[in-house]
Amino acid sequence: MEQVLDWYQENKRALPWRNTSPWGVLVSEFMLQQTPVQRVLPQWHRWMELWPTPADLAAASLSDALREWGRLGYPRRAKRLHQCAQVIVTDHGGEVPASLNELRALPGIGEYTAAAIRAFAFKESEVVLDINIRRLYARCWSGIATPTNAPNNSERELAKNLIPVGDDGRWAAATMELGALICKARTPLCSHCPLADICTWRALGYPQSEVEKRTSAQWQGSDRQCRGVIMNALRAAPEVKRQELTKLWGNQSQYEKAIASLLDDGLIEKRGSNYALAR
DNA sequence: AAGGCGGGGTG
DNA sequence: CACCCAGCCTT
Repeated sequence: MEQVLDWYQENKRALPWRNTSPWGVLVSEFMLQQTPVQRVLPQWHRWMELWPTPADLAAASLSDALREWGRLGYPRRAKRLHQCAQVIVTDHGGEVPASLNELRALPGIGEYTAAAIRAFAFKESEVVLDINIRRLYARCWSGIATPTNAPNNSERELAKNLIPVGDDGRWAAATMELGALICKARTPLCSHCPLADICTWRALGYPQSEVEKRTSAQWQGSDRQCRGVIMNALRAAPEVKRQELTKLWGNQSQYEKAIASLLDDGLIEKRGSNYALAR
């Protein structure tokens, strides 16, 4: 996926939390939970000016933190961030911890935020699944317009398989930026997308084909991302045995349904007893 | 697995 | 007007 990393290098926004301390990254991630980038920018600068380290915020009052949160929304996040700073001081010597388990144990940090902090602050290769990345994967690799409400295991498996070997967190940053700037929810800019020629969603005839409508409506719940796992496996090898496909992840019946739908959509085809991408 | 939690911008 | 946004936590 070199084209994605190249696109990122050329087109990334100069966001202030791209080059800051782990604490700066952590604060940005709290603010960005369900709040758009443009509205976070001024508030982030204000917080980093007032409280440049976890100890500074931990020493402040909760009411100060809530006041400086302003109108970002979901003010419980300000309270959790304040608590988070206090735990970092008492349990981690005032330094943002670097391990997944320690991060997940902090108040207000869930699956996404822990992985994002490791990728962006500590340059670790992580499975990062925010709404931008999930939408990009759903479309490009699963041929589905909109991701499910929450990540499932087949989606995590697909994401894990897509990370380039030797990644330093740039893959997460690049795919997130691509989802935010190009593969947008309402008006995707496919003509500018470095993945346009391999995108399954486009192969299905986005934006308004009957196939796409049917595919989105028909696929619900944890079955949906299996399409992506299968498509990814078939991209990696010219032909794959059915037995190999059904062993890729979990529930076999999900694969039976996914294979059938991909055949029906004309995205894959049978080659003797094997399967391959359609020509 | 589903629902609650804010607020502001956009098609 | 409905939808969308670098989710998390509690039923």
